[in-house]
Amino acid sequence: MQEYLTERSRKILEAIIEDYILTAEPVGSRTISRRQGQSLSPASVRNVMADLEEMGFLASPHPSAGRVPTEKAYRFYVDSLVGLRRIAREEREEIHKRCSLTGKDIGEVLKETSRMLSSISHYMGIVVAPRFTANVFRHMEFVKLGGRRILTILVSQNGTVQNKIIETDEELQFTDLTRMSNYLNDLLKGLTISQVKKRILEELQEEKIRYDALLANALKLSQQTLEGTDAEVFIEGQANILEQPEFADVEKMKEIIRAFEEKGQLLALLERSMVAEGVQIFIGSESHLNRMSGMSLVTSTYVTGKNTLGILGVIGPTRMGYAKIIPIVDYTARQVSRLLELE
Amino acid sequence: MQEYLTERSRKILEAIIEDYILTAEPVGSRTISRRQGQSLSPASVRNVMADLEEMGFLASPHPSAGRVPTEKAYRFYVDSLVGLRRIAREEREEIHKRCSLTGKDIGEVLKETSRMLSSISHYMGIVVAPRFTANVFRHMEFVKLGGRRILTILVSQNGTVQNKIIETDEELQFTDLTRMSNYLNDLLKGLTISQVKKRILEELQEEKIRYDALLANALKLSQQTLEGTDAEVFIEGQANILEQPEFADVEKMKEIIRAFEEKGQLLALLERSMVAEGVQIFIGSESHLNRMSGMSLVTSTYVTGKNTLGILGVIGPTRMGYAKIIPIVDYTARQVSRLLELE
DNA sequence: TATTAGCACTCGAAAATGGAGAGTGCTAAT
DNA sequence: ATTAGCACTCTCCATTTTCGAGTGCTAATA
Repeated sequence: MQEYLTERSRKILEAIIEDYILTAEPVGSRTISRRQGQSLSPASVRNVMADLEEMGFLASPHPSAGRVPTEKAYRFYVDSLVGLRRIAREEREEIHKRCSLTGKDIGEVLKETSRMLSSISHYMGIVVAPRFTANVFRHMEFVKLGGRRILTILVSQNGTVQNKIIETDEELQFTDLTRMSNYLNDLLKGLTISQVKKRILEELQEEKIRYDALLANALKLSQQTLEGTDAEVFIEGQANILEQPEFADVEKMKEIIRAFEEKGQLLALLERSMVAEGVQIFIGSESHLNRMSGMSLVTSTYVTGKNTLGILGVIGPTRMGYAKIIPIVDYTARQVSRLLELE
Repeated sequence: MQEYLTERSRKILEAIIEDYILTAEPVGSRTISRRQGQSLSPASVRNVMADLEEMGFLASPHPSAGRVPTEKAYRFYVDSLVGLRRIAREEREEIHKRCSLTGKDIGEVLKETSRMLSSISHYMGIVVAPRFTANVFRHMEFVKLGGRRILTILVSQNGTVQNKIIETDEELQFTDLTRMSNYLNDLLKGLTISQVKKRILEELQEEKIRYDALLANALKLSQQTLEGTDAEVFIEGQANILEQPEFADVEKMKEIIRAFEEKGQLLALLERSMVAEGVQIFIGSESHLNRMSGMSLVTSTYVTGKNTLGILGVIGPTRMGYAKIIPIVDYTARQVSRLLELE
C-alpha cells in the first residue's frame, strides 16, 4: 500500500468523485473502467479502489454496492481545484442581471442575491447582512411615535438602515428630538459604530453633559439604539435542496428545515469565516455543526475597500458540484462588493 | 334519510371530528361508542355514520377503515364554535410575554409574533406587515451615498420604515437634500400614503415648481421612493408543521415548502381577507389555492383605530385544533393591535 | 319501532418469500 | 503488473401471505 497517491489512483479517485457528484449512486469498478475508455479493466480498478478505501478516501455502503467518496476525498478533490476561477459565461450574465441596486433596500438586494445563488446553483443560497459594528456611522434620526415611544433610525455609510422602537422615561417634544439628532450627528460623524459606542460612553462622563438634560438624554437614546441587533441571514431555496436525492427521506428533510429555522448556530460558523479572505469551504463535519452533517458550505466575504461587510455562499450536500459552485460564489461575492462600493 | 341533523347525529359528528383532530386516524364506530360511555352500541353508531356519509359530512378512505371528516364537516364544526373566545390562561400569558415592542423594529416584532403563533399552536404562524399605502405619512429623509446614489427613508405614522436606494440623474449636495426633505415633510405631513401620491402628482403640474429645479427633483425623488414595495410576509414554524402526520410523506413535504417559498399567491388570499373583520377561517379548498389543499387558515386583522394594519394567523392541516386556535388568533390580533396603537 | 348482536366480507398494512442484478474479492492465468 | 473468471454477498423489487380493523346486512331483542 502506497502512502501517497500515484497518478493513476488520483485519476481514478477523481473519476469516482465526479461520477458520484453527478449520479449520487455508489460508483462501481465497471463504470470507472468504461469512463476511462477501457484503458483499465474493472479488476484493476477494483484493486486501486481497495487501496483508496484503506487510505480513507472511499467507503462502501455495503459489500455489493460500489464505493462512495468520504469527506477526506472531497477535501482532496476541492484542494486540487485551488485557483479555479473560470465561470461559465451564461452564469456570469445571470449574476449580473440579478444583482441590481436601484429601487430596493439593502435587505432586498441581499435577499435577491441569496435567491439568485440558490437558483443558479440548485442548492441553497445564503447571505449574511453586513454586521453593524464594523460600519461607519452616517446619520441618526429620531421620530416621535405616540406617548413616550420613539422610533430611532440609524444609517451607516454603506446604506444599511437599522430602526428600533424605544420607550423613554419622559415625553420628549418634536423640537427636542431634532436638536438631539443634530447634536449627535455632529458628534459622531465619520466614526465606526464601535468607535461611536466608545465615544458615547466618554461623552456621558463629561461634566458639562450632566447638567444638560437634553444632551444626556440624547446620548442615552443613542446608546439604546446601538445595542446589538442580530445580523440578518437570508437563506433561500430550501425547496431546491429537497430535490437532492440524499434528502429524499422524511427524517432528513425535517432535520434540514429545523436546522435552518434557527439560524443562530449557522451564524456563529459564518462569523468565524468572516476573518478569512476569498472562498472558504466547509465539507461535512468540518463545520462542527452536527445539524449540518452531510452538508457542505462554500462561502466568500464581500467587502468594501478593506472592510469586510458580510458573507455569502451556497449550502448543499457534501456531494456538491464544487467545480461549478466555487467560481459562482467567488464571482458573486466580487459582484456584490462592487455593487455596495461607495463612490 | 333526514336532511337536518338530529341532536344525536350532531353529537356523533362532533365526536368523530374531535377524535380525528386528536389522532389523525380514521375513526371507527367502536371508538365513538366507547367515547360516549357505551350509551350507544357500535352498530347504531354505524347507522348514523352511514347517514352522515350520505350527507357529505364523512368519507371513508377505503371500505374497512373508519370515517374521516370532510371539509363540510369541519365547516359545520367551526360554525358551531362561533362566539368562542375563551383562551387558556397560560396561553394568554405566553402571548403577553412574547409581544413586546421595545428595542426592536416593527419587522422584528411581527416576526417574533409569527414565531410565537407557531410555537403556541404547533402549526405555522403567519403575519403580514402593514400595507404601506394605507398608512399615514410621517417623515421622509434623504441620505447621500456614494456617487449619484441616494438612500431614501420613509417613515409612516405607525413606525413602519421603508428604505430604498435610488439613482439620480445629477449629483446632489448634502444641503440640497436637507432642503428637499424639509420641503417635502412640510408639504406632505399628515396625509395617507395614497393621498401623498396624488399630491405629488398635482404639485408636479404646478407652474412655479417647474422653474425650481430643486423642488421638482425632490418631488421626483419622493415619487420613486413611494413606488410600491411588496408587503412583507413572515411565515415561521415550518418545522412544526412537518411533524403533522398528514405531511409525513416526501412529496407532500416538498409541496408545502415550495408553496411557502413563494408567498405571492398566499398574499393575494390574505389581502382578500383584509376587508373582513374578526377571525376568518378558510378550510381546505375554500382558499381556492391548489397549493393549499389539505391546509386550513385561521386569520384575523390587526388594526389601529379604524385602519386595518395587517393580518396574522395560523396555517395548519384541515385537521386543525380549531377550538384552541381560534381564540389564540383572536387574542393575538387584539394584543398586536394594542401594541401598535398610537397614544 | 328503534336498537343491537352476530357474522360474512372487504380491504390495507405489514411481514415473509424469492429471484434478479450489481458489485466485490480472490485466485489463477496471461 | 494486469486481467479473466467465478463464487459469494447484499440490496432492491415484486409477489404472496397473513392479520386485523371495520363495515354492511340480517335477524333477534327491548
